[in-house]
Amino acid sequence: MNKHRMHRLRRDFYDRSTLAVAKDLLGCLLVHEVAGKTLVGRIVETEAYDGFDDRASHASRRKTPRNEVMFQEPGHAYVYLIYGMHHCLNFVTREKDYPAAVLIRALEPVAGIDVSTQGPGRLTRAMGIDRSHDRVDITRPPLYVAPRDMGEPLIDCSARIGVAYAGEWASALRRFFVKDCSWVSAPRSSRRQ
DNA sequence: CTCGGGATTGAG
DNA sequence: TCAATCCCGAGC
Repeated sequence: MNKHRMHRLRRDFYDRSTLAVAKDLLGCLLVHEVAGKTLVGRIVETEAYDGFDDRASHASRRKTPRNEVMFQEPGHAYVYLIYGMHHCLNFVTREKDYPAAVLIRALEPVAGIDVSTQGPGRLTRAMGIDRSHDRVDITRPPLYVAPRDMGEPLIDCSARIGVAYAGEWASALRRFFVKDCSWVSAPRSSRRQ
């Protein structure tokens, strides 16, 4: 796993429909080379945040210092601190000046991981990701995504988690996850919508 | 400058 | 069911 540098997704993968990227990331491997180790987790749950209108998106208002990278070129990380204690990892999608990103919500541990990777806050802790990774290029080491090493998984979808404030956007089916996968996060087990 | 709140989590 | 915890961003 560490001997050969893994093949990795290129920028054009992220320069597409945010929903397509969110689905196509499922099954891919998130890789972080840090402190002489290679941490690897399979992406099993994502959420799409796309455009100016989506009230659940940080970019729905306008460009601000925090969300500015969402308006940048695809293939970069958007990492922010939530609730004063947890980091959330997103991948920027779509062309420059169009705000969009995919939130990574859960991983299946593959290598070098010894704590839970279920949930956006837990997976950043497990992968050693924090605000120092905000804006980094995710098409090359130390942080990148390797393509699926398996067939296309069966994909299920639901409303996004924790965005009840977003009005009609709260119920949009923009959360994607591997069907029947036990590594998918289950906050408050299927909360009502 | 002040202040309300959050793309969450773990404890009680 | 709720507190932790702090940065962000809206409004004055």
